[in-house]
Amino acid sequence: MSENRQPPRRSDGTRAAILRAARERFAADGYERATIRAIAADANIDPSMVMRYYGNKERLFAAAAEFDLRLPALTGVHPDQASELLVGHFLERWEGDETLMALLRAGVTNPAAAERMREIFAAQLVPVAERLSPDRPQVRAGLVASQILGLALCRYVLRLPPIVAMERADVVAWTAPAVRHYLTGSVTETAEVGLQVAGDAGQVD
Amino acid sequence: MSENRQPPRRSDGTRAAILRAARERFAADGYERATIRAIAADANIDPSMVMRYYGNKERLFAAAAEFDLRLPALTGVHPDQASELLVGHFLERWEGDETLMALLRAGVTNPAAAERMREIFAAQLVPVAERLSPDRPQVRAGLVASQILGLALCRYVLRLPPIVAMERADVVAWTAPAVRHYLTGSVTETAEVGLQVAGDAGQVD
DNA sequence: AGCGTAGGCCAACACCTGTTGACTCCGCCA
DNA sequence: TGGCGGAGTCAACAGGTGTTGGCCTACGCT
Repeated sequence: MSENRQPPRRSDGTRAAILRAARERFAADGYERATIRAIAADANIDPSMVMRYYGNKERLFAAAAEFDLRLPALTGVHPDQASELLVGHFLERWEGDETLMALLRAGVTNPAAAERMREIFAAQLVPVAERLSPDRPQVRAGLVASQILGLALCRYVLRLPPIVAMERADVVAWTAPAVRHYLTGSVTETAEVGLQVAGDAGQVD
Repeated sequence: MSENRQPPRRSDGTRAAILRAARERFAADGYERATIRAIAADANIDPSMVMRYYGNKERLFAAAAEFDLRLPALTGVHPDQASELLVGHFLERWEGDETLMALLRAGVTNPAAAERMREIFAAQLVPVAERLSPDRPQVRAGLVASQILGLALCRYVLRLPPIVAMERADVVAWTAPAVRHYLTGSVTETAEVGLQVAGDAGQVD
């Protein structure tokens, strides 16, 4: 936010092409199988240009995996609607931008990519959970992440047939209640008693 | 189940050592970063032995990724208890056997590994869902998989701090209601109305 | 018009990968 | 005791990887 004072350079087009190709390859192949040579070929330039502009593969990935979830604020929204909006927004974001796919595919085997996912989680999802419940928002955000990332994993990466076949609206309808439970529901402490999902958004003690 | 008529061979120990080392490496590094040389070194043998006994890397992985979830039948169990048992059993299974970690780490970038996960899903999880609800059991099983794999992803792979910090009992207490919703809950069809998670195991129309 | 410099390409490096084939060694059976 | 087959080792292959440095070219300023 402070160093984009540089004037537009002649190579900006190439830089962008590299970044676009990198995101595509990282998304399709993961970190190790996405080679600099393949990325350079996609961008129609020489592999050495990638090195010149991004230093090394790790920094190229860091640049390609910059991501903003653009989550809505959701302050004052009813939890039911909030969780629906959240799931729907996430699916849209996933399908419209391959950065998330790149992050997941790479994050499973590359520590830096995993760290980036933790950063995005902490900086972008936790605040939303905080706005919806003052009680253990990090845990709530983590549970939401588990459901939402698991959904993306099964639908877009592992491609489990029944999940792939679902309409997006059905996916939202099924998973939103679970997300709502995580965002605003309560839990009987050590769970010996039969659990239940409270019928309304009962806050926790 | 039909061709283990072979007598015990002198090399069985080595074969087992290779398989153990392979599981470890695939679990820790994923498919591409787990090299045959590293696996052989762990097993204290020459890389060519791996080839002799398993043909190639792909078949080695197939052998190492054989897995049985050993899910309990859960027939006639109350849905609340069933989902708790399911989540608890899965966490235990995950922590006690690195095969699942290998499958997830590899399945994200390797098509054969992803296919193996789909097989395990269809052969081992769907039947359980079928026993708990006759209504769209594949979809229900898929949703359960999304929650359960997402949990494993966040807790064991991405290591999101709030999820890692939770006690296992708390994980079960939080996620079991969502799993129960997937296994026996209903969904208002296109979800314009506010959703709710039914308080009891109301079957679907 | 001349020139500095940034953009771009080429060829090579050192290393690592899966995989192969020839070789040695040991234990078992005739 | 001889030999036969399986267990295991060694060295090499062909190809692919990230990365480097030198070279050429052409734009844009003066």
